[in-house]
Amino acid sequence: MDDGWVLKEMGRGKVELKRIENPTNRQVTFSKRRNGLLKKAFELSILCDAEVALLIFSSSGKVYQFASHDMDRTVAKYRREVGLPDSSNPQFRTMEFWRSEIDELKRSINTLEARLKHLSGEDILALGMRDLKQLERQLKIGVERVRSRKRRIVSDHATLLKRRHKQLQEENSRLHKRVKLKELQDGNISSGLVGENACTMFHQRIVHEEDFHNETNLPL
Amino acid sequence: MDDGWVLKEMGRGKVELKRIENPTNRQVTFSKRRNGLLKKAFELSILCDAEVALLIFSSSGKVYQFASHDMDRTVAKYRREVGLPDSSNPQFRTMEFWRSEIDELKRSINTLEARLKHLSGEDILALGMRDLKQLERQLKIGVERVRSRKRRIVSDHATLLKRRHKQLQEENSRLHKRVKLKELQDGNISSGLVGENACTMFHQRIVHEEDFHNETNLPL
DNA sequence: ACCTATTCATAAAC
DNA sequence: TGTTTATGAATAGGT
Repeated sequence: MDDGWVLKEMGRGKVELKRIENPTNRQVTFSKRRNGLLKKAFELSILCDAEVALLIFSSSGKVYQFASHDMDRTVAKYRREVGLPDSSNPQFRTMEFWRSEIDELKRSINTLEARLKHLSGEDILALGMRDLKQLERQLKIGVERVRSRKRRIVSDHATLLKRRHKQLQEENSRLHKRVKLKELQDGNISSGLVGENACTMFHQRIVHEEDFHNETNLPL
Repeated sequence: MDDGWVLKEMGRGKVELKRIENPTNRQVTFSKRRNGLLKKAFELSILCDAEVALLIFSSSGKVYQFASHDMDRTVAKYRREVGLPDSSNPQFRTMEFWRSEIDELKRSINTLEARLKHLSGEDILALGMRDLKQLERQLKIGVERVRSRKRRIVSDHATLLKRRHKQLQEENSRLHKRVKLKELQDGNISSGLVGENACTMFHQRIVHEEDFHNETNLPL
């Protein structure tokens, strides 16, 4: 007996009678309420000797069912009682099914597009202060997550640079030693073997520079 | 969490989980529980975005139903899920057409959902620095637009408050004058007419207060 | 149909 | 997902 009865209160909190936006909460609530609903359907069929059939599809498409007698029998009974006796025309029903499926998908698309626009700050004139505050909160969370990810990328990149830097320093010192060794040997030996080694070393260095360029080029 | 769970307890008494033999009790309980079940089926479909279909036949044969979308559609969907997926149908060609149509819509939905998630800062691990920067820019724009809209609402609200305030002040001064006038007249005249006017004025003031409450209550 | 005492369902937190 | 707990909802029995 509230004023407008927009609110539905249960359990520990209050829940608006509208789609739960938080996917985790929605899943948890779905699981609990689904079980509750199936249980109560079962109880009704037992206590009151009723014939009950219940079909539940989660939004992800998983199906749950209860039938006190037999699903097909109950559905057939329903068609005789309510559905116009001719609605079971195979062609007609299939058409209707696909069309409704498509309509629902289109509705989903409209909803998604609306939410997308809201998150871009468009079409928000009709929103109330409450929705706006929630929107701003969500946007701030999004910005923070994106920033966090950016920081992480930059950080990883810096780490990579440091490692490469160290490797280059080490290699440089090795090369310096080799060069000095060669300078010492230059006056004594002029064998082609040493020259070949130097060439190999140079090649390796070139390869490293290409790696460095490929792995450290971060477009900021 | 009882030991053997032969009993089912509810409301003021205890009820065995078996057919209620008293026909009157059975009918009353059926009526109550049927409504409860239908209500909960409805709530589940709204809160959790589920597709729910519920058929109830009383023991006397009367049928009650709830379908969040469309009974035929949901039952057909159920047949597809549970019944054998027949693929060598004469309608297979048409089905293929509808299926491709639906696949395309589903692809659109996936794209939209991905963008939505990105704007919420989810699933952004695969994005590169360039995409992240663009995302952040878009989010900032969104935040600014939402904030702007909020400021506008608050501003409009303040304007409204000022106007109401001014109106109340004016009315107060008018009332003050009337009261003084009446005080002057009190010693001279005791006609009922003046009293009636005062009553009318009081009524108007009450109405204004209700308006004030309704039009200025801004949930921040 | 309404009322009330009691049990149940369940949202939130962990 | 499972458990716990606080709170409002559902409902049995009576009128």
